[in-house]
Amino acid sequence: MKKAECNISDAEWIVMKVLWEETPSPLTSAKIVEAVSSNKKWSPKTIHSLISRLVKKGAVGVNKEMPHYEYYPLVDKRDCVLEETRSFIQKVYDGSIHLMLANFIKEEKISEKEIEELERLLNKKNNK
Amino acid sequence: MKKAECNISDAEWIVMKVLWEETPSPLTSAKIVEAVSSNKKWSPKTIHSLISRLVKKGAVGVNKEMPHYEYYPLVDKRDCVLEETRSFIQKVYDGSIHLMLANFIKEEKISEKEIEELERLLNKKNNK
DNA sequence: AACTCCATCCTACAAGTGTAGTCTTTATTG
DNA sequence: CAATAAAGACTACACTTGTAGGATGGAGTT
Repeated sequence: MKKAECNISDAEWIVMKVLWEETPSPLTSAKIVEAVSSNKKWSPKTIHSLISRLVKKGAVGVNKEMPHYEYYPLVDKRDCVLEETRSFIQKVYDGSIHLMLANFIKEEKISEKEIEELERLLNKKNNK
Repeated sequence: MKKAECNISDAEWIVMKVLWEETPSPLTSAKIVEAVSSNKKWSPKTIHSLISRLVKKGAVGVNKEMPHYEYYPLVDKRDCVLEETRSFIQKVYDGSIHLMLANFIKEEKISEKEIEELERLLNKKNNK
């Protein structure tokens, strides 16, 4: 998986998520269309366009050995999530995670229960 | 402040933040250019363009009574932050705040200390 | 083999964005 | 007041994005 910047648009993310999560990994476009269609009612043409763009961008690779091409992610999901997160926090919260969390609490986006659960997560991690 | 959707691009956000945060409120374009320039080395022309677009979009209002127009926000920062946040979480975390926070912890974006501080914030809120 | 369907490749096209430049008018300064 | 600078209105222009459509050729079905 490349480390490269993943400039993935909103619509493209939906396709990438299929590639990242669906198994088995190399997927034919038919499979991708099928998976995407359960969330989005796009024309298959549209989905094909998105796949092509992702290939051109270098975010998706193609195995052309098969009668029907097989596609697989070339960029790491984790990297893309981090990048997306960083740019969101930068844009809205001037880069401060802290500000964001504080705002979440103020907006009651995070309940006390949620915080407790997060602590459990934290502890599980620390004690592992 | 209107409730309307704020379709504000990345570059436009920088201008909006100035309008939301700078005092006194109605600002001349010169003031906006000055404030923005401390963060971004854009041509003043570029900043003027952004202001105009924001006005056209209805996100910024203009007082034309003055020799030099004065600009002020028409959309509420809170609304825009919420909208931006919602769309980010939707795109990356399938709409799950929980997933996002869990991921933050996994990525060590949130330390235990941070969680404790969040709890303090929470308590302060609950006991107020 | 003939036909039909879908995959690939290419093309389309309007809206939104980043990033200014031109032209006209108005304000400021020597 | 004349000149210079800056403000506002309009224009520019390439790139990205959402959302497909057309042409071509192989794959599977009768």
